[in-house]
Amino acid sequence: MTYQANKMIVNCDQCPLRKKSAFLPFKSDEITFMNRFKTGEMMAEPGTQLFMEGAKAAQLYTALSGLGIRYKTLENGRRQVIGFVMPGDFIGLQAGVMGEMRHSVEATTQMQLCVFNRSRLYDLYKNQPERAYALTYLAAVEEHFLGDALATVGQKGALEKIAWSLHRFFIRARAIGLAEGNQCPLPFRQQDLADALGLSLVHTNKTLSKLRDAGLATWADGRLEVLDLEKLGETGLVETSEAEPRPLI
Amino acid sequence: MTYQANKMIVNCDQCPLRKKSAFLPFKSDEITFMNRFKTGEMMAEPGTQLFMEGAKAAQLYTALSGLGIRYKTLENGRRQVIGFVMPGDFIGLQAGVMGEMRHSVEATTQMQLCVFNRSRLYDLYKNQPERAYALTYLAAVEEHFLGDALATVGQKGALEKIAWSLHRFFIRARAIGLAEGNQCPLPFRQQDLADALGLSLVHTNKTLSKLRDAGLATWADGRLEVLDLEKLGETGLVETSEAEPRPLI
DNA sequence: CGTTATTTTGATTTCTTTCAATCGGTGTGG
DNA sequence: CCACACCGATTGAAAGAAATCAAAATAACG
Repeated sequence: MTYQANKMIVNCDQCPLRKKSAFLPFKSDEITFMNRFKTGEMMAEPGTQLFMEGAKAAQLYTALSGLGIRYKTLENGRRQVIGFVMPGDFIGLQAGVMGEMRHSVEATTQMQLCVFNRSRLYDLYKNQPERAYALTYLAAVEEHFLGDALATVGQKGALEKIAWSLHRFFIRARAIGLAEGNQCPLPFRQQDLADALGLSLVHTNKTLSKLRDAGLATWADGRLEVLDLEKLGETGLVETSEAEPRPLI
Repeated sequence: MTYQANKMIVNCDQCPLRKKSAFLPFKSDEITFMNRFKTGEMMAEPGTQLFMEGAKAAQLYTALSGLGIRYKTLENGRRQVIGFVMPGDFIGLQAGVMGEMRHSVEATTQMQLCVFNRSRLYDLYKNQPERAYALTYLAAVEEHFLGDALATVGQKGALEKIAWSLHRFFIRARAIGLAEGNQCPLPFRQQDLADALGLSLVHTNKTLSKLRDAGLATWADGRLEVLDLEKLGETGLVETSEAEPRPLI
């Protein structure tokens, strides 16, 4: 394996755990370590279960491309969508440190993934403090998103919930270069959004059409078009002061 | 400062970031480092704002004793309680890595806290991988709790929400030795619980009395008494397979 | 003991769900 | 090419859960 190949593995362009500056030299032991930690890359087809709730997992991932969904299934048969997986996200932190995931993760579209050995995660902390810190950053961002989602699901009305979720998704998508103009892909079903917001499918549908009639945003054929971003944010009670944490990518 | 004093600071009994084995020797540079990282300990009186949503923070904490509350205030004036702070919790991860907290933290009772320098957090990653890893573990547990809370707020009915929250609090309290028999302190207002679960105060009150009438649990005078833990869990749709992550304490 | 905060209760209104049914697109097999 | 089944989106009507409004009862406090 050539040095170039090593460098690719250690530092693949879109991995949130990559080395920040592409120009930093790699020490040879660092390359050796990362080659052991990073197993390789893989493609996941739509519908693939990356993690099953409650199951042990030996592999961790970072998403390089494609979209996925995190969710929990309850004993009453209902489903809570915890969030959407986007490029740059780390998947499997819970499995990494707690042994098993407390929610499932599924690929919605085809996804390109970086694969890591769970068993070597602690070694990362011993040998790669910069990457360990980056991982903690991702965890903190995730915590922030979850807090926002909780506040939305708990305290907002249906129209506000929908507006908030579309606004948030668009902002995130744009931040990682997924948007073209005022459009971005949104390859989920209305049922997924309903389950994310604690609304019924029917009410979600009706509320989406209100948003469309109001000229704020339309969502059809897996694409989201934002016609009035500012008003959409207002409707969704998005905190104006909110400095969206920049994705690590 | 004597060696004993140093040892106390590096390894105070209840801090989740303490060294696991009390018998491990400390290297002198480790003591030096921890003395710089850990500023000291402090008492917070009831009502003290430990963190303000959106504000920069120079200090991070671990809770040693007492109870607190995490919450977000929305633009529509409503409040979402994100969770309750219990001994062993780390407070301020977001401030540590993202610069500012996205929710507020307030002491409900008097709280004893370990105080750390935010500016030295990254040094912790470079010099104390064991503690850095412990911190990530705490973050993963927090993420797990938030996911559970989201699923509860999003997908359960009022009775289930209340039962779930009381069950969960009791289990956590018992795990850290806060319970005496089937009782534990619960020094919050009904309004706090309502804001945590996305219910109105009135409805929360009525639902609590249902739970009381059903003989599952009573909550009065700041104390929670669990009369039928198992049935309470069932009512709250608590996942039976759920291996509660052990607190680090 | 008066004042304030919290809990409790009842009546009414609003929002959301559930139920039921239609419509459009997609894929399959005859 | 068409009948058929299937899935997601859409719409209307009825039922239900929880919020809001209003007020009384308790408890906490200086």
